[in-house]
Amino acid sequence: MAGRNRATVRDVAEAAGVSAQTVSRVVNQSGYVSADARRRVLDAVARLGYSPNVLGRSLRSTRSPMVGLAVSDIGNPFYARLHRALETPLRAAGLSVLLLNCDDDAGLEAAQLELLASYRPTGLVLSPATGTRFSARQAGVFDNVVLVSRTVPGIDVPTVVTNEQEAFAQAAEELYSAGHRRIVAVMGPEGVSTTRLREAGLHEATGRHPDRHALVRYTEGTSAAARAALREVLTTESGVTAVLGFNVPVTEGILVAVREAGLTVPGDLSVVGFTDAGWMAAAHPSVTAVAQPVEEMGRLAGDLIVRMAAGDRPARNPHLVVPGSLVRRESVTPPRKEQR
Amino acid sequence: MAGRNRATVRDVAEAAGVSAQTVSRVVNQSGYVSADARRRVLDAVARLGYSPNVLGRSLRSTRSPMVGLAVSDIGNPFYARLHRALETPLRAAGLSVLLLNCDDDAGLEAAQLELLASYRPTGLVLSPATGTRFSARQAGVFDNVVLVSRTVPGIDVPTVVTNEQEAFAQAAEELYSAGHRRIVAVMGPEGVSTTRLREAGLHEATGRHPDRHALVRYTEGTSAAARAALREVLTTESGVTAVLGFNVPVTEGILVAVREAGLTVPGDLSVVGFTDAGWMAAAHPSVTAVAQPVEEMGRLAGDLIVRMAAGDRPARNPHLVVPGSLVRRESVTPPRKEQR
DNA sequence: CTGAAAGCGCTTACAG
DNA sequence: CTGAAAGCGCTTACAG
Repeated sequence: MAGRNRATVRDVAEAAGVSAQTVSRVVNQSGYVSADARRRVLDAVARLGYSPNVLGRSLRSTRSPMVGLAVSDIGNPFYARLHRALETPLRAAGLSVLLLNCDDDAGLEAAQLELLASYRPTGLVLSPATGTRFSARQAGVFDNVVLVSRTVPGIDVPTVVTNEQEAFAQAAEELYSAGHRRIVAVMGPEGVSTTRLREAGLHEATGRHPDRHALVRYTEGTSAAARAALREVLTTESGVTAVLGFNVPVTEGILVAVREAGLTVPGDLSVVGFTDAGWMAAAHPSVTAVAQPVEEMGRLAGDLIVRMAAGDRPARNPHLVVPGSLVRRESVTPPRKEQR
Repeated sequence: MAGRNRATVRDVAEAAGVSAQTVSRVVNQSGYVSADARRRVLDAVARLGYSPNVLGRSLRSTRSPMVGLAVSDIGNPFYARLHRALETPLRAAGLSVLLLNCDDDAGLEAAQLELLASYRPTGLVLSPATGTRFSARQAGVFDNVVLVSRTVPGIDVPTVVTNEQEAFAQAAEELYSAGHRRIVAVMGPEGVSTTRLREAGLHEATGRHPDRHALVRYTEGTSAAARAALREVLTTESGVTAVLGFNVPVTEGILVAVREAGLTVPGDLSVVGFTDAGWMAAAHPSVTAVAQPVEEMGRLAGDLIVRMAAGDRPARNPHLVVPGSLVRRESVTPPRKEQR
């Protein structure tokens, strides 16, 4: 099946009584090969258990059948789902996925991409880190690049994103229309496109209601950071009756902070999460959230890479926007009377 | 930084006025190089932005600086955390992690491992799929193999596991000592070592109480499967007052099924999960669970691979057992009086 | 339709 | 301490 002394093209060629290139042609289904030669090669391949050494192949063809997926945090279910969804179309095209965790750190991201580049991958699917140093030049190095979820100003490559602004505006509207007048959004890092767009959506919704107010807190986008941020808000601000969460870990941190403050959802605070997760449906109360079609995003990103790798490059880079949808559950109710 | 026309050893050698091997020696810090030559090489490396092509290096040295991590489901937080924990010690040793998702499918696992083998990786960290075809011969192919969480009979390689049996017995005991007499364990796939050991732990605890009874349901270990399994139990069995969950997704599915049946935790059913997750602390009620030291497991597995790759192979394969610990929260109470 | 030659970039023996 | 030669396994031109 595999092995230290694995059969090589040469072994197969010898066994089949043909040259190495003929073996290569059969294995790669490229060029013409006589039916007879093909049969003999396939026979030898089966008999010797031959499977090509990717390293040799990649070195010669200056391209390895691998696509890098660089994400901020694989522990965030959004990225885990993205990985799964991306792998399927890529595997169907004979490409494997190298997952790189970047901890949302621009320096680590640069190191990981440098390493990835040394494998000469077929493509890169990137959800850039905060303060990313990813450049147009580097995009050229990787040839086939798709940005997912987060975009970078000045980098013109195909992108797959959610309708961040509209979806977050809808989440905020859900709270305002329930009667909340003072809400807080626990956001991701400032300067990241998703934070920027979701904040714009928040302000858009807030602007429709002259008497309403939205606080914004930037965080690392982790559970621990969100928990600390909300704790600070709950001790220093008054009149806040609802919270918006930036992502799954943040929403988790919000619930922890609420619980630690001795408050309840939705009695004391209404909560809306961004990106749905299985546990939000199982929780008591279940958590209202904007569901992102992550599987579709991954599939689209994978299809784009496959098409680009096949040389099918449209004149203009596609910017695919996949709509999120609000899933109403139990974590939103009107604020209590005694609260402002 | 990287590139289509990236500098090669030859370019560096020329620029530094030395031979390619001397460049190689400096870059790999192997063999003797005069201080003067070293300085000139490092200078040229910096000037040309040289970084070695992993493919060329790996092809020659028949080993690529990559470790495969093959898991059942990266969407399961256990494996996501494992990936993160594993990556740290490996990266420190100059090794990157290729994550392979196997959907707990033996056929897909075989295909993924075959692909991994073609990269001639330095090692493999495997949590084998149900019905795995992973063999001693294949373990030889990968040279440095560590099994994590799940073990395979007849495969003698280093392992890192939790004290499955004791920990699950403790989880069951928690329910029995609260007064539950009839409990159900929603398990993973039959035939997987973790299911077998946790079930043994369940029976061990049950055996200490002559008047108690434990039902067992095998599932795929997913949220959806667990939900269906518990639904079936709740409609066909009577007197069940507590549930044990096999893993994080299963525990999630359990909570969904309980909610769909119109029941509450812990009023109608007490719940104990296996493997802790952030949302279990945030949930209402918070979920009692056996916490697994996943980070330590990943670190240990990474250290083992690094040591083995360095040629440090102990006479006997180490079998590391990392203890889980019960985290008591709010999802366990004594059963209601009217229930048996 | 098929093969002999060359070379992708690197490192491993082997000499000195 | 350093280099000329060879080759890891494969595929890409180039001939025929």
